[in-house]
Order: sequence, then C-alpha cells, then structure tokens
Amino acid sequence: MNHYHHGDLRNALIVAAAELIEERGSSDVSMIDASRRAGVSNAAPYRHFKDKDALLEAVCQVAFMALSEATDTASAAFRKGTPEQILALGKAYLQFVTGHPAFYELMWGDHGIRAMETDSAELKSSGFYTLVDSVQALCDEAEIKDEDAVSVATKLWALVHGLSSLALNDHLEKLVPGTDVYALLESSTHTFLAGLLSKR
Amino acid sequence: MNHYHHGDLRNALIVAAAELIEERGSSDVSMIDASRRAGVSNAAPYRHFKDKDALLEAVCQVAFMALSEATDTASAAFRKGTPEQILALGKAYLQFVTGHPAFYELMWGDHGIRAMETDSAELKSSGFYTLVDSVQALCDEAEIKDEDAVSVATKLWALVHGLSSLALNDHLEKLVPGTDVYALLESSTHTFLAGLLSKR
DNA sequence: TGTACATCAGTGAACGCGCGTTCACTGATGTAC
DNA sequence: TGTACATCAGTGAACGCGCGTTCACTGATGTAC
Repeated sequence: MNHYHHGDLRNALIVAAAELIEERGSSDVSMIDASRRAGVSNAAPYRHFKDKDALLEAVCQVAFMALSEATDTASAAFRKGTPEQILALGKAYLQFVTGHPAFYELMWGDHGIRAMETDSAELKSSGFYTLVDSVQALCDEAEIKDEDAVSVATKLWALVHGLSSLALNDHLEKLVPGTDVYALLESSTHTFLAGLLSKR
Repeated sequence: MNHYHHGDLRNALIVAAAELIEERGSSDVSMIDASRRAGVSNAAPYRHFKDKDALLEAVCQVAFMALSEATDTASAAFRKGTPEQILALGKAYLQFVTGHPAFYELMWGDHGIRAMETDSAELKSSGFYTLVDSVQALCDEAEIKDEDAVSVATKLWALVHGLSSLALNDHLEKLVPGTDVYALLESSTHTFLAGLLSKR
C-alpha cells in the first residue's frame, strides 16, 4: 500500500488507539503513538479528528457498541424476562469489564459521557434497555405492579457495575482473598430478585 | 513564617494536593502546582516524598481515613445490625463519593491500591469491616445461618459502590433523567435485605 | 554562656523529555474539456 | 484518449509548553565542648 491515501485511516487510528489502550492497560495513549502504530506521521490524524479528545471519543463509541453487542448476544440465548436471562446479562457485563480493564476508566469517564451524548440514539437502544425490557417482562409475568421496570433495572445495573468495578483493580481480592466474583454476582442477583418477588 | 524550615511541609503538601484535586475535579495535579500552593519551591517536596506517586499515595491514605470516619460516624447513630444502620452506612458512602468526585478515580485506581497496601492494618479495621460487623449482627438476630457475613457485606458494598459510581459522572442522570439516587439506594437496600430474609 | 560545626530543610535554576498541534509542502486521485 | 488542474490525504520538521526531577547552593537549627 502506498504512503499517501491510506484509505481507511480513520478506522485504523481508532483500532490502533484501542489496541494501545488494551496493551498498556491505561487509557492515556498519545496521539503520536497511535499514529506510529497506524503507520502514518504525527500530523495525519488531524485530517480525521479535530483533536485527541475526538479520537478517544470515537474509541469510546466503538467500545460501547462492543459492550452492547456482548450483552445482547448473551441475553439472546435465554427466554425474555427469566432470571437466567438477567443473570446472563450481568455475566456478560462483568466479563466485558474485567476482560478489558483499561477501557473502564475511558468509558465511564469524561470521554464516555461525550461519546454517549453524540451517539445516544444507537447506544440507548441497546445495552441498558435490553435489561429494562427483560425486567419489564419479569415484572409482568410475576404480576409485580408497584415497581418501575426502569428503576429495578437501574438497581440491578448498579449491582453488576459495582461488582465489576470492585473486581477490576483487585480491590475484592485485596480485601477478601479468594473471592469468586461470578459466584458473588449469581447469588446477589438471586437475592435481589427474591427480595423483589417477596414484596408481591 | 520563615522560608526555610517550614515545620510541617509534608502535611501541607498533602493538603495542598488534596485541595487542588478537589478544586479542579481531576486527580492529575502537578508536583509544581502542589509546591506553589504550599508556598515552597519545586524541589522542596522531594525532601518529604520520593516522587509524585508517593505524594498521591499519601493523599489517598488521608482520603480513605476520611471515608472510614464518615461511615463510622454515620453508623454509630444506629443500633448495630439493624437495616437502618446498614442503610446509614450506604448513605454515608454515597455522600462521600458524590461529594468528592475527583477522589474517586484516585482512591479506586493504582494509587489507592498501593495506599491500601501500605497502611492496611489501620484501614482494614474500619470502613468495610464496620459493614461486616453490622451484617454479622443482622444475620445473628435473624438467625440466618447459611450466609457468610463477609460475602453478604461484599454484595451490599458492591451495590452501594455501583450506585455511587453511576451517580458520579451523571451517567444515571443521562440515562434516566430525574433519578433520585438516594431513593434508589434506600429501596435497593431494602429489596436486597428482604431477599436475604426470605431465604430463611 | 559562647563558639565551631554537623545536619537538616529549604532555594532557584536548569535539564531533558514527551506530547499536542501546526504549517508549508507534496504526491496521488478524480474530473472537465 | 490525453492533458490541465483542483482537491484530497498524506509528510516531516518544528514549535511551545508543562512537567518530573536533579543539583549545587544556602540559611536556620541543634549540639558538643
């Protein structure tokens, strides 16, 4: 391939930045390193991104889409509204977060917020709302009327998000050595759902 | 006061760094800025800290102690092992995290881990283990035998930590506008405890 | 009590480095005629 | 089909900046005699 006219440099830069983040385990990669990895000069990225923030936001968007895909795929294997499906969603989330630790700070930091804002329609339609749908179906079947599905989904999300966050930097391991975070996810989800049903 | 022999520069630098973090809402403060705020030259901090990381770890230790104090104080007002006490612990945690947003990334990042390791005895004796004690008392009173107090406490912690984390960067507000995170904390804690008791 | 001196905690200037970004340029591509 | 030219996406060199850290130094303090 020729030096000039790379063809798909925009995507190549997003991939390069994502790989660097993954490899180094940190989200502060430099523009210059991303350029180097993509095989272009320092200045080339500025034809495709206004500045470094814009590149990182683009990486965030890709990451959010990957997360949505992971949770959607996991939930597709189960019947809608079953505890099994909700648990599968949680597991997929936990797996994604712990499997890509360096993306955590990026996705839930400032760049993540802006990425969410720019592409909200596409992102909002998946991920979290898959969980809301599932919770809604569960509530319908169990004839729970006094609980708001969005509210319940948010609480479940917080639970899974919290476990993932703690598992990330070995805080759990430091505080309670030998913890099995997947077992914790499973039992806490069951406890929570049991509490939900007990109010019926 | 004289230029030479500040007297308590070590602490002054920790406070200066903490204030800068608080004001700027970001944990990447520079050594030079911390020096300036403490009223000393660039080189002075190196008499008290090996490098920048050492200073930030010291800030972390102070932050963890403040958090522990906040949760301990909150829980002291309630009878041990009551749901009210557990909820109070959660509220204090949530309040601390959302009240000092910039410390979050510092405390739960690499510096926080090292701060925990160096001063573990003092830190481990408070904070999380206050919650463990409370959960243990609750389990004893309710005659729950098949649940491990540490495990239950971890799940509750994850729930509160997750809610705090989501509340921090307005992710909740973005996704579910008008959310009252304290109400969410209260109802999710109750739901979880109800689930715990229903297994009896 | 007075003096010599070791030590301690500051100074301020400087170094080197890496980074984000810009700028004039250049070569390849697409298009009008 | 061939040529002139606008446009587009690269280059590479350079800029300015801020930062972490070091170094020879200096002034204050504490101590031995």
